[in-house]
Amino acid sequence: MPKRVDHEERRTQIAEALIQVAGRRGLHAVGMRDVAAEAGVSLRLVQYYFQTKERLLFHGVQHLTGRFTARVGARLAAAGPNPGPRATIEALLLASLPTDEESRTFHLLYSSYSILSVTDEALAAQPFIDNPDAAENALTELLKQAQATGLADAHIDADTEAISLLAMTATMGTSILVGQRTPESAIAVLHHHLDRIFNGGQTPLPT
Amino acid sequence: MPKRVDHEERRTQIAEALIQVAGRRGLHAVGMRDVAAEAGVSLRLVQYYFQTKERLLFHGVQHLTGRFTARVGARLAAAGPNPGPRATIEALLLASLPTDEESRTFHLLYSSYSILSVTDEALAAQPFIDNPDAAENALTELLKQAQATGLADAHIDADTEAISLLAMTATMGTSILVGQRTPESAIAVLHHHLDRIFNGGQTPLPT
DNA sequence: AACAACATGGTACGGTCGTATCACGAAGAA
DNA sequence: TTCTTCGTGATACGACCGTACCATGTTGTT
Repeated sequence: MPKRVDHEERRTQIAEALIQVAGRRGLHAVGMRDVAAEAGVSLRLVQYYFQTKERLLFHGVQHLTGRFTARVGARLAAAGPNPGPRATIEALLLASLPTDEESRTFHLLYSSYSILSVTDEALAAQPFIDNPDAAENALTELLKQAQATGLADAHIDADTEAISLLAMTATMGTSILVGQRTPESAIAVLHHHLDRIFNGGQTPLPT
Repeated sequence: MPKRVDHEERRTQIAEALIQVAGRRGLHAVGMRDVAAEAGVSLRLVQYYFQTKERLLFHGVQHLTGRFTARVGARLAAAGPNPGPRATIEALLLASLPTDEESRTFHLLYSSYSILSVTDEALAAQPFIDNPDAAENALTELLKQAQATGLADAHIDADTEAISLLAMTATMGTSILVGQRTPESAIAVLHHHLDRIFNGGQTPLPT
């Protein structure tokens, strides 16, 4: 075997270039030549490591998912060694809001992929489609755990609230992206609901 | 003046063709030739009535907004002559969920336009961008009105709840679109929150 | 030293897209 | 009737895009 270069490393480099340019100009406007230029390699190289654009996009979404997961993990680690359920949930939700350049790119590309997958069946068969379910389940578990330890209102429906929190976070993230809302107002709304869900396990039903 | 044909009617016809094909194959995949074929006219005609693709897209989003507004109005009218605030709010929210082909197209194209407007400053300057604010204000007013008449819990924050309901509806709409969620489950979540907000004006704060 | 497998560059091809150009029929105005 | 303006068609142009092809180093193996 000749020159031996780390293929995975190069693929990662190119995938990151894809993410960069897509985050800047939009996923619909990205071409293989743009990716090549952004990565500082020739068009041929992009073809060599990803044979087709479709494959490049597939790898792009996988890489993006990985980066995002790592980022959420870092946020959780930054929340302290043993955070309570509420702190954990807050970290999860706030990490999804587009507050800096990286999370802005995350949100934009996730949304783009989602919308694209509605009419592109090839993308719809991709793995990241079940990722939201994972987040939903994790949130539900955290809420139930908080209820069991008396930190959260025992009368709320954990599953419904988990869905609601994630749904609100997603839309408000897009609102931030298009400039309709500030991150602060989005955080305020989330805090409002967390205040409603947490703390008051001590107010029983009147009935 | 010669042949005189109703320009506005033709523009509407072409705009509807745009909506049709975009809803079927995705906004990113629509070309002027596709629109022409769908409308049953020649490419030249599309050029004639809309000089450029950008202008065609502009008109498309305006037309879509109008159609959607009319649809919501019809839903409200169908809710009876003098519906209560809750019925009105339910009609507003449920009309936004992609439950049939028309609302599915609405939701898909609105989402596509929103995402596109993040990286396309020409689209970002379009009028439909402040439409969500109108819905938000209307919802807030309905909630406050319900509070004033004792139909809704006096302790909730009308503005925050309005934002939340709309945000949840939007994300769950997209979830329905991509097949992650059923319309029924989305409606259940909305009902859950409406049940929380309405009815119980009679439980005062324990403090 | 020679060869084979790999990595990389340059460039060309076919297709499509938005736009522009040329041409012609049709109908009210003079 | 003649003319001007409007509506419509067909087609061409230039650009770009994804992909394919050909060539050439480069390096480990025999």
